[in-house]
Amino acid sequence: MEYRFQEIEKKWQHFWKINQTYRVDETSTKPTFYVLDMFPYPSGAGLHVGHPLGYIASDIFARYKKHIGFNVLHPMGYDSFGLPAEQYAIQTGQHPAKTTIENIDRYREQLDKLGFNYDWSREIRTSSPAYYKWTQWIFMQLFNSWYNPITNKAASINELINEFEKQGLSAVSLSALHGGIETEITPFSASEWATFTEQKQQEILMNFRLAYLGESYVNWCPVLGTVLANDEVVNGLSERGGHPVERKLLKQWSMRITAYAQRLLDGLDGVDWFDSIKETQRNWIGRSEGASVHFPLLNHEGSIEVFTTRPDTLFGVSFLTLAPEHELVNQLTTDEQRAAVATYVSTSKNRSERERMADVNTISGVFTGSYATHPFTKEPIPIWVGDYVLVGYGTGAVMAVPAHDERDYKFATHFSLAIKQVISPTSDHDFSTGAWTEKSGTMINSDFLNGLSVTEAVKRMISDIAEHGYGSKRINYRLRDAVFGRQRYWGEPIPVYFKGDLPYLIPADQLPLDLPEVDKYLPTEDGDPPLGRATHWKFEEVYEYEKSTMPGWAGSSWYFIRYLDPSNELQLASPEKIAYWGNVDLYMGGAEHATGHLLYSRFWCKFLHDLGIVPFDEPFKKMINQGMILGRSSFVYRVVGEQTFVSAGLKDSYDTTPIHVDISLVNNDELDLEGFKAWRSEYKDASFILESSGVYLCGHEVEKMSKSKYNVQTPDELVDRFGADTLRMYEMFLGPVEQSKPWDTKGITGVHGFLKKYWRLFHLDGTFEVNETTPTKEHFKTLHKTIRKIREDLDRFSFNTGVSNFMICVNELTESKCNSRQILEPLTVLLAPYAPHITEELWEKLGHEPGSLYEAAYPEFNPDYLIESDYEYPVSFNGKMRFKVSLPVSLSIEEIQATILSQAETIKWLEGKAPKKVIIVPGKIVNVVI
RNA sequence: GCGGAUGUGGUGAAAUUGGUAGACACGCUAGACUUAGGAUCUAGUGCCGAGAGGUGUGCGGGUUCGAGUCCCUCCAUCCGCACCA
Repeated sequence: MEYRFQEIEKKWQHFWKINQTYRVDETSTKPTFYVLDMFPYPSGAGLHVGHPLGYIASDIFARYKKHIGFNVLHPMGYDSFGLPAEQYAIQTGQHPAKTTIENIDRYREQLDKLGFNYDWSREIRTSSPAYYKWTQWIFMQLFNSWYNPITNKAASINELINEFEKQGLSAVSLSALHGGIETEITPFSASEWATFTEQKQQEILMNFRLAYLGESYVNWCPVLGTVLANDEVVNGLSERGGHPVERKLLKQWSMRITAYAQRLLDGLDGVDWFDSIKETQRNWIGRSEGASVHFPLLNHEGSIEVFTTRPDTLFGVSFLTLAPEHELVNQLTTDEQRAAVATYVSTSKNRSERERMADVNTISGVFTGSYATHPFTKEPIPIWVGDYVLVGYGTGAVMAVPAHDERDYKFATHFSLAIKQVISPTSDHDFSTGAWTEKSGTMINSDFLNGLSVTEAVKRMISDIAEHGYGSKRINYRLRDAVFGRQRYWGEPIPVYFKGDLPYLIPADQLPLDLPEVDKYLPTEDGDPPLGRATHWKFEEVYEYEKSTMPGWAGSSWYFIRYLDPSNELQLASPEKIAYWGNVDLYMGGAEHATGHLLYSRFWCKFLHDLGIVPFDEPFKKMINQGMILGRSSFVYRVVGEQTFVSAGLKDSYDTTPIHVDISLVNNDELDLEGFKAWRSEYKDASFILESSGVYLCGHEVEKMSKSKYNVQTPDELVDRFGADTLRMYEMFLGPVEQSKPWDTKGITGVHGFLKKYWRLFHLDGTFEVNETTPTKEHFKTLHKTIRKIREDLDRFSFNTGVSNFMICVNELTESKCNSRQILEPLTVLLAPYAPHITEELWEKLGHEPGSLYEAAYPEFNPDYLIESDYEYPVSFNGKMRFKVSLPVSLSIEEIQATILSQAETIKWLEGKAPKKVIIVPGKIVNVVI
């Protein structure tokens, strides 16, 4: 009987569904294991072979954990709010909910064909009101919380109000403020607080809330008509669509993620993730230690605060530079300089993010005409404006030390400003060509620092500026607060209404705040977001709701918690269920979310931890990032101006344009000519210049898989041709799961052949037959060698070598014609995680209860079967392997040496010389040194 | 510029602690079989060489009896960040 994979797979997928084989609950006393895949955004294109790579790996691992005695949670759902569905809605007028459901159904159909062990009863969709009710609920908790810098955790805003009522605003609570909006707050007493209006009180509190409405510079994308988070902007263009992005000052909902900067950094030490991801996050958080220093203004009140990581070079300061957006620019500009400064500031404000980045090498700036005073020397320091200083980082002002900073050096040289050397370099350095920026050398021209090393000087200077009240030690982060509002329709409504311009939360019992229907998915004529079109959508029929919606990352920042208790209507998830499952043991997904999703989920998890809702403060213990599967695009070469196509081997003799051609028309680089003509009406009369062999060969290139490149391979087509078990194993066999690799279907026959061979082990002349007698020692050896390797491979997520080891095992058993039940039965359990369908079928044929394979215990390795009486020693001379000798393992080192040296081969390789030394590692190797 | 990763046959790759480099598979070459199949089986296949043998893990050096693996220098490719003070 042949291996009828289509019948078998259909049968078992149906069986698992009807019997709810993969449903899990919290009644088991087994240890738990939570395996999670990054849930997909259901796009219209469906799945291509790259998507399931991680799903297959995690599925194999989840099944393995189940077999070795864990209660395994392996859920799946959809990240179903987002831009593409909305863009499609704008074009077609179709409600995004409708396309989203269609896409989800398509995804589900594709996923079901691959035989995953998801517990679909736990499915979640971020766009369903039952789910986003709780996304909104979390937003409300964030709005009602502030970050207490003393306890170093989030707490109720009422605690802060109490403090204001009792003591007013102290300097300590002020230090809780950091991030994109640093509004100056004047300290106040308790009695002053009591006299403040509601408006004023709320405005003050807004500076502390973890979800807050504040004026800040945002990434504004005019084409998309919305703001974007920093991680949604790539090289000054929007991540989705590649549209230009500008900086704009807007009143926006934001998340005070900066409050968690240090904890987000520290938490990385405790998670088992790839170093590359951890480093990317550390980089993104961007902690730097230094000092803040105040430079008093000359002839003005107040001072300019700068942040520096090099307080040791303070005596080398020759000017200060302010960002063009710095609030003091206007005040400090003298009348003579006003015109020049105004021009400069408006030019740089109007430059898009992209222009500014493209233009890093141009030095530009303008003198304000004003001076500050050096805190120690009391010398006047000119104040300049330059757009190399960023308003969003540090204080938006820098102290320029041209002798020891490259940018300051360029600026000083360009504008002929003083360059004061304060460090004597440790090696030859020519100050006429550039700055000495190494953190090494001896301090000079620096008063009390003279003679100290740079490291000593940093410490000394920090303590001196603190002592004199000129400033203090400061830690600065590159991380910005995350913009939370999107001027879009297809997202969670923010559960807020306005009385005047003050935002208030809607009552919790009115959650979810449903997304209203609108006539169009475009902004209103007044420039309001699409929700502005819902004219009757008002709180208590009077107050306007917030019209922006939440960003794509809101729903995905906590979904891993909802899977634990997906249909709970009263709570995010019950504390019992959260405690039962805990956080994610293995998270599988792409590395592209390093600075987005993975940072935001950590932030929300820590926040929910502070509130006592979850007992863990990191969401994902271990993470594996699967590599991207790249497409192999095929090209035809069209002669310029003609409908003639030249085969790849001849294209260099013509003037041609390469054109992407659908890979379904290409087999082993050979083009299906008739298929090509039928593909596009414009090609129906195409003529071809063929190779001498009479075929048309296509060129190829490895690129990202995409519809527009016609290089998309869908899993469905391969499942139809080879079966899900083959596709599962082939995707694993391609190489290490974390590595990027081009997709190539060629090798799939090898894996398919393996499954057929495995199937044949159980069949004799076409009928199922296994031998009930005791297998030979060799057969047991093959089995146990495989058990050991497979378990080791699974434990280190080496799925590709796992597949190889199954092949070796089946090859050996085939060769020795083994069909013993005592071998094939354990082998079937061993293979079950990789190929669940074929193994279920054979398990049933072996006489077991249908479906019981999933519950079967994984085979244990028994080393007794691997004990050998002889070992074949490789004998090398000066490290080069020359021949092998089989010797009993019981021999002593002396006996081995004597035997080896008496071999005829040895005498030949010694060429009459005496060996200087013989290295013998028992059970490993013999090396003769001549 | 900073940080991270990766360089092994025609191809995907393996070698877990320094111990037989290239397992397993694709492809290719030759052959067998046949209800002519996207079937199955046999032999070969790193490179040079008829062979003995030589040589070989990006380049160059080092440590070691022994290095793909450890150390140093350089090169290339990919990814992330980037006027971050």
